[in-house]
Amino acid sequence: MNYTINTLEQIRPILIGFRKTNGLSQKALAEKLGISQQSYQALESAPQKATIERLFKVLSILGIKLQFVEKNKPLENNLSNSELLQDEW
Amino acid sequence: MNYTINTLEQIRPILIGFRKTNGLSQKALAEKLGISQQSYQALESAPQKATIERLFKVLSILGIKLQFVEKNKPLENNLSNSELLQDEW
DNA sequence: TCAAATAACAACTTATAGGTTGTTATTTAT
DNA sequence: ATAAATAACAACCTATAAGTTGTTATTTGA
Repeated sequence: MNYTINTLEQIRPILIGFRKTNGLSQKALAEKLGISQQSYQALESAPQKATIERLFKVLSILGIKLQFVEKNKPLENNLSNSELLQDEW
Repeated sequence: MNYTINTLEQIRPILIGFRKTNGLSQKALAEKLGISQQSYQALESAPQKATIERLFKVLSILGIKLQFVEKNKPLENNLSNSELLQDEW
């Protein structure tokens, strides 16, 4: 399932939801991260403030991949972006 | 086009690539963000260290959506996640 | 060519992320 | 009911993100 992030406020419920579907308490997830429950709680309550590095670790544990998705461009013709690794052709 | 982030090092070339396909210099993008070229350069050279908030702004300008994608689960049966907003059913 | 634009360094300050422990409501099994 | 587990506050410290200006190679266009 895909969860598009339209606003930063959407991250929090997604984290909570996935933590629970993974059967993890804040404390259990915090232990996997090597931090205290309180530290994880701060992260979970305001994930917008976290660094990508930190969120990435959490997402990995929760079995979530990060994806960048190109928004539909208007009629404009873009330059080649072939130097980038792409998922599909 | 989708770009899955498997390692944090993949973010940098994606940002650079999209900035260029958007026809933006570091200075031009920095101006849109309301910061100096040098500040943007620091962000672009180590985006893992940036906060989600900050990256999210950059991605918005570059026309990129952030997506969380559930990795394929093994045979394990997960609890319902219906409280979350989902893209597709 | 050479001037302008671009990319990237360095040194520096301020705001805040990331961590701790202590405490305390609130949930959840027994 | 109550003990254990969970979620969330507060106060605090340290590391570092986020910004600045100054400078300088390197690219690019006229």
